[in-house]
This record gives sequence, C-alpha cells and structure tokens, in this order.
Amino acid sequence: MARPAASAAPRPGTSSPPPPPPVSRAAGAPGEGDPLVTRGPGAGLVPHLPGAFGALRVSTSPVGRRVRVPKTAELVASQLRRRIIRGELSEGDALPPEPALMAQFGVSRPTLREAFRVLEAEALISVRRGAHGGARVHAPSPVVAARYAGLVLEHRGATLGDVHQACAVIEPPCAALLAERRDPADVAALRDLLAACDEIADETMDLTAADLTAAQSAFHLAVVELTGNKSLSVLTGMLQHIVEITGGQPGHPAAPADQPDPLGPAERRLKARVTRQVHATLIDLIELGDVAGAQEHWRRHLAAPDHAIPGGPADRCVLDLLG
Amino acid sequence: MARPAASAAPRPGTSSPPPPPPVSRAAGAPGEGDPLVTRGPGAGLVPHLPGAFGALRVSTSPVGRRVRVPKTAELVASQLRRRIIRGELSEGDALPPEPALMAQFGVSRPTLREAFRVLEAEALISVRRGAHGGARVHAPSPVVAARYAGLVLEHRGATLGDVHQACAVIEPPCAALLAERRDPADVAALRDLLAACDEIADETMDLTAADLTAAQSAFHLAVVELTGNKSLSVLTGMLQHIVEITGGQPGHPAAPADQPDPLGPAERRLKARVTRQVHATLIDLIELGDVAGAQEHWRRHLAAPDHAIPGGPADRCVLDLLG
DNA sequence: GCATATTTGTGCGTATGTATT
DNA sequence: TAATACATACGCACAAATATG
Repeated sequence: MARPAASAAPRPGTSSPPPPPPVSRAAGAPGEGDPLVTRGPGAGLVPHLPGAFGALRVSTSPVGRRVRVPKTAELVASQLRRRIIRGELSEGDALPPEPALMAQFGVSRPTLREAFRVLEAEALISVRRGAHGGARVHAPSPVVAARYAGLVLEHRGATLGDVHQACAVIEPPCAALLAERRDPADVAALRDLLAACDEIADETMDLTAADLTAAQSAFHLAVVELTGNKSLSVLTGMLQHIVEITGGQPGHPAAPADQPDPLGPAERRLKARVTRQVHATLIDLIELGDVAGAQEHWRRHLAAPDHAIPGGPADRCVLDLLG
Repeated sequence: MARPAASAAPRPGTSSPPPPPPVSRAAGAPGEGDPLVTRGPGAGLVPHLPGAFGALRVSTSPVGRRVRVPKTAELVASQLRRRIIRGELSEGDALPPEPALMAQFGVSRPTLREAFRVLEAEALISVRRGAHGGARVHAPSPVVAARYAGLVLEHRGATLGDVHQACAVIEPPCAALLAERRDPADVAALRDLLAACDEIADETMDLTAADLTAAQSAFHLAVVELTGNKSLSVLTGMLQHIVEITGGQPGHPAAPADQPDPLGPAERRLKARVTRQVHATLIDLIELGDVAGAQEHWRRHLAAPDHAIPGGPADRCVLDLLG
C-alpha cells in the first residue's frame, strides 16, 4: 500500500525512497500518537459528511451507488475540521507546524497543504507564513455559510429583493415571540442597540451609509437572536451578509448605486430618524406585550418601500458575489 | 513581480490535446492570450499597512484590518468557481485534464491540485481518475451550504428541535402567501406531492420511515418553493438537509433512535394517515383562499408534538454532523 | 487479461515573507 | 535600520493506483 497504514506498514516492495514511519517525532505536540488517518475499514463507516452525491443510504432499492472515494487530503481536513467544530481547537489556537502535522498524520506536505487549502477556504484556519506563522484556528461563522448559500442563489438568479423578502418573512414572527415573552432583558438589549444607532447617526457627519446600515442590521439581527433560536440567527446572519456584500458596498458592481446617491444628506438624515422611530416603536410594542401589534408593525416596516426597495432596483439586481 | 515563471514547457509531447499556449506568465507581461492568474496588480491593491494596534481615535474609519494574501491555489479555485456559478460551465461538463489546466493557469500541479481539493470540498467539481476521468462540474446545491451552516450550528450547540423550530417559523407565512395567491398551479403541484406521499405510504409494506419522511419533506419544501422566493427555498432546503443527515437516518449516531422504534407498524401507519389528512387540509385552505386559516393550520401542524417532537429527544439531541 | 490515459501521493529543492535581534 | 532565522509558498520529477476500452 502506498498510504502508510496506522499501525501496520507493510512496505512490500521497497522503492527507492524509504517511506517514513507514520509517527516519528512529535515536536512537543500534545495528543501524540494518534492514528489520525486510518483509512482502511473505518473509511467506509464514517459518513464523512454528505459528499458530492448526498448521503449514502443503506436502503433497498437503488443498490449500486456511485461512491466517491475520499482523497487523503479530504480525510486530513475532516479530522482537523472535526476537532475545530467540537471545540477541541478554539479560536486563535495555533496548529503545530507543518513538519509536526506531517508526522502526526503520516502524510506528505503537498497532501497536508491540500487539506490546509480546504480548511482555509472554509475560513476555519488562516495560514500565515513567516517567523511565528503557521495555521491558526477560527470559529465557524455564518459568513462562511453565507458565501456558499450566496453562490447557490446567484447561480439560480436570485435578486437582492428576493433575499430581503426572506428577511421579511423570518423577522416578524421573532418579534411576536419577543412580545409574547416580555423579557426585560430583551427590551434592554434592543434599547442598547437603538442607542448605538443613534450614536452613529449623530456622530458621523458625513453619514456614510455603510456604518449606519450596519448598526441597523445589528438591530434586526438582535430581534432574531434574542429569541434564542440559533438556526434562525445563523440564517438571518447569512442573509444579512449576502445583502451586505452585494448591495451594501458602494463600490460593488452589483450595488444599486447606478444612480449615484439619489438622496442628499438631508433626506438621508430624515430617513434615519424615521427608521429610528420605527425601531423604537417595536421595542415599545414588545415591552407592552402586544404580540399581534409587534408582528404586524415589523412586517410593515420590512415591507416598506424605503426599506425593502420592492419592485425597484433591488428586484432587478441579481446577486453578483464573484465580481 | 511574480514568482519565477516556469521556464520549461511541461512535457508538450505526451498529450494529444491542442498545443497549449506556452503561457509562461512572464513577469510584467500580461499580454498573453489567457493570463487567468494575474496576481500582480491585485496584490498591489492591498494596503498592507503596518500593524495598527493602539489606534487611538483614528479620524475617519478603521480601514486597515489584517489582510490575508490570497494563495495562488485560491485564485485558481476562484476563477473556476466563478465560471461555474456564472453558468459558463454547466452540470456534467468535463474540465480539461490537469496538464492543460496547468498550462492555462500557468501554475504547477500541486497548486492546481490544491484548487481542485477546494472545489471538490465545495462539491462544485468531482474528480475521478482513470481513463475517461478528470474533473466534472456540478451545480451548487443547498446541500453544500447546509453543510457549513450545520457546522456553525453544531459548534454553537444547536439542537435538532432548534432547527425544526426554524422551519416552523418560515413555512406558515409561505402557506399564507399561497392562500393569498390562490394559484391553481400551486394547488395542483401540492396535490401531486400529496399523491406521491400516498403512493409511498401504501406501496412500502415495511414502511421504512426514511422514504416516507422524504416525501413529506418534499411537500413541506414545496410549500416554500411555490412562493417563488429562492432565498427561503434554499434556506428551507438547508434546514431539511440538516435534519435529514442528523436525525433522519436510522444509522446516524445522532439519530434519536436510542429507543429503537418506539412505534409499531400500526401506530406508524396511523400517524402517516393523520399527517396526510393535515396536508390535504392545507391544500383545501389554500384553494379556498383562507389566508389566516392556512397560516394557522400550518403553524399548528409544525408545532404538533408528533411532528416537532418538542421538548422531547429532539431538544436534547445536539447536532452531530461529524460523527 | 492487457494497454492506455488519468489522477494520486511522495520527496526534495528554491523562493518569499515575517518576526526577532 | 539592517541582518538573521524561521516557516510557509511554489516548483519539478518520479512511482503507484485506478478506471476505461
């Protein structure tokens, strides 16, 4: 076998280069002696996540599924990914240097580097070179998921208004839930975010839209996050990120800034004030426990022309995340 | 100034394909036919300002965060990815063999392979080796995005009930929209899916839950997809996929099948019949145009104990997508 | 079974960037 | 500010496994 097995290294026909032992030296690395890449019988058992063709079901009818053999780099990436997701490797942790990982996994450097590129594309690690460089671990964020979801949406020709409409569907029920709960902590948190919006709107004289909309987006996200539902929070974060990188940046080619700044500073300041009032009203409705009122109020806010840009440029602006 | 160009042509005699243009990616000479990877000016764009740590009240905006220089493999992967998303490369298309791509991009084989691993991890290509092997293109699917979103949720300790609750928030407004629209095509499509559920429930005697729940999930997904909103469709597909690979598979370690089959065939058949009736009622409400009724009916269905398993095992079953 | 085309995994060398001294 | 050591980035060539006809 070409691949060095975990424990048994047959080494049948010794070629010119003697294959190194799978685990030779671990430079002060904790958790030494892990088999790590045991591809033999375990490879068939591990679901290894949905591959390119979906989960393989041991069902009856379609016997004979095209099975894609996992590459070695993919196995290495999966092992590292699992340790990151499980929390064994936390944000900021530094992975051992390449030679140590090569020894631990029993793979060569190109293979290890392929695994690095995969994890780097997933933003789970960031590799820096230099003196104290190496791979550092990052926690998974909705931004990563948003990138791929955005790819799917772009491939399907979704518009910016489509994404906005999704937010308009998700958020009102969350507002209703908060009103039903009437938790003072929720109200306080929202008031804090509202104050943050005010501060930004007041301090910045040029009133660049990016900062203000970011603060307003944080308010919208909080409405979802305070419900405690992690799935909706992640989904909303994804949608917001897609909106942000598509239409929020003025320099983006897909930005609806074809007409450069149709609003003057005065109108923009007025709009900010109106938005602030709408947000404040939501907090009041939540504090009062007006379930239906909060939901309807938030639904209208998200359906408002100046917020959703319905039928306007947003509905003709297909997503363009790739430049 | 880029890295030294490949001075030697990579064995042009061995491959029969058209003579690859000797794109040597000479320094500062972008005049070649298809430079593809032109890193020069792009790298010069990054500000690369020194570490601004103790920035005490910088005047305008905190521009100047840590920039991560993109690796060559990442650039190659981005170019291929863009061509896939843009539709220039469609599902099933075969990419040129490795030597041709090496010549086109002007990179070495390890670099190209790193790009392949990245795209393969994103399920945008699938590489098979052998005579007529090579890289084949696949359309992006919500399954890919679901994988990363699931990673985020697992890292945050989300439960299966959490994911289900997200579906319960998204779907009722969609049902309301369908009832408001009263499109006969929607009703027909839902009736077809209902019939498909019946067929599966009747034909399969062993009544393995996997097939039936898949058909029922298709019905739920259709409620969202028929609204025409692509974002919500993709999101719902992601959530369903997470549920499917986590709790749906009986063999999955995270499946709530610790108590093996608490339901006998009789009870399960009864449940299927009840579910069928609930689905049929939704179709009727949509056909009648009962907006509030359809929304409330679907909300209750998704909150029903036998559907959401609320507070039961689902709420204690954290997602486990990595084995 | 055999020939062929293709990807896969490996080793080693050089270039480049980063932090420390 | 300049020299230096460390760690990754990228390149090339060889041997092996694999799928097709």
